[in-house]
Amino acid sequence: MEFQAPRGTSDVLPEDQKYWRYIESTASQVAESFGYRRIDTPVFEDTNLFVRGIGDSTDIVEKETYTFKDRGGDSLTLRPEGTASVCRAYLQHGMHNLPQPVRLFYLCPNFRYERPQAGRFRAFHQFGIEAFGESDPYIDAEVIEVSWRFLKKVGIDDISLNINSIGDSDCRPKYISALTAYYQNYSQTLCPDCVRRLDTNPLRLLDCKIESCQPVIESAPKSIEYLCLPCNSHWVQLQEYLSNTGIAFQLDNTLVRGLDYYSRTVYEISPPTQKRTNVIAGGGRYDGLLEQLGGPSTPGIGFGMGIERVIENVKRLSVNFADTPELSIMFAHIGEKAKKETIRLSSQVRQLGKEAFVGPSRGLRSQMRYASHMNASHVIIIGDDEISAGLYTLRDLTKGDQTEVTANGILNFVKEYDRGRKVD
RNA sequence: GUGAGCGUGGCCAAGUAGGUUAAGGCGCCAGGUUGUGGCCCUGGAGAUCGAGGGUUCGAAUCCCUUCGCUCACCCCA
Repeated sequence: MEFQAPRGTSDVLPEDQKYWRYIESTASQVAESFGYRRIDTPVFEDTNLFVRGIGDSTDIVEKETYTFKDRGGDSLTLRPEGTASVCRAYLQHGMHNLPQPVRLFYLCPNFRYERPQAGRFRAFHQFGIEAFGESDPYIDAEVIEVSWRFLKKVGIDDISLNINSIGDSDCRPKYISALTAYYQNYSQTLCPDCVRRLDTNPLRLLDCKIESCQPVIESAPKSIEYLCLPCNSHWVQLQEYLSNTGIAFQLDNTLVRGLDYYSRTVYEISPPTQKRTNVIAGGGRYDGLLEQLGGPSTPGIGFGMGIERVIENVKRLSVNFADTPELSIMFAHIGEKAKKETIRLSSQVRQLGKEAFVGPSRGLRSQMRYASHMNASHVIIIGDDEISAGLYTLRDLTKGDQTEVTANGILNFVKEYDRGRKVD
């Protein structure tokens, strides 16, 4: 085969569309129920937005962006995550002048140039929310609750919530130096990756999976022990507020996030298998980001959730959907005259807002099979006999019985269908 | 970027110490029911075995190269 979808991308085939629609509509419902409003931003942005927003030393910006120059010479980058774009929109449209907090949510594709593997793709989709202009920890608890309620609502029941606080620009540096100082003592026993991390990304030392590094991690200094007073009270209150939502959570001292902009609250929601690529949702607070992007100092917090990972879990748990059988009529025809009549009639049914289509130009038996395959609820059979008699056969595929009806009878049947079903 | 596994009709897949027409299942098409589905029965179409090169009288089966897929590492949703 000459062409196939590019590495790390995939087609959502008709049989999978139900998952996507279900997830997207539920996400909107849940977010809206908390007062969040949808926002859509362009799939590409000025490259510098991500460089400054996400951090030029992060893996995402360093080696995972799809960056290109357009014909005018501007450097653009396909959005690798949602937060930076939404922040840009918030500033661009002067939302900082609106009553705060401003609550937004999004559903959009993202792109990262990575080697694909289970649960990781180059083109993937995220459901995310952002709450701007509120530093009080009640909003942290709220954001976490949105993601939690959503996952519960779509039937993913066996998830767990881990939270941590990594402090702010005031206290985190102190923690990091304490952490690196501690790790210096073990430089002999560390795995090669950790030796590298010690230099490049000390916080990442904490989630090394190598067996020999575990004891070192266990007795390492914890970020929550280094929180400054404001950060600590934020942290304590968050836990109290979270308790009031009734959501069970666990403290995870090794939980850090990969993006530079996080401060204070960070959290992740994962299914039972504790692997980083299985994290369904992750988020946290980013109080310095808006300022970093040239806006006024504005607190913010949000999460990003991988829709592909959500669907993977929905499938894993065989979640049952409300499978509403719609009215769907196929018009089978025998003979040219009848064929024209089915074209005319099916068009009228469609104009009544219902699904209707003409059967393939084959034998009746084959047309009936096609109707079954298409999951049609009804078949109208028209042949020359019916044309001259003015009476068509209406067959109910779900019940297996059939009656004779006139053309008008069909249209009335379609019009009455909804009402009839509700009465049931 | 690193490592491992895999690549046979639309899908799943047998066949690999090389040998006449490359199993089977699903799906598709047709017929059994000259105008009726979902079950059943029968028949049919469809792959030259990811691609290129090499070894050989002869290769899906051996060698080389290459592309692709999958999983893991790194990192993230």
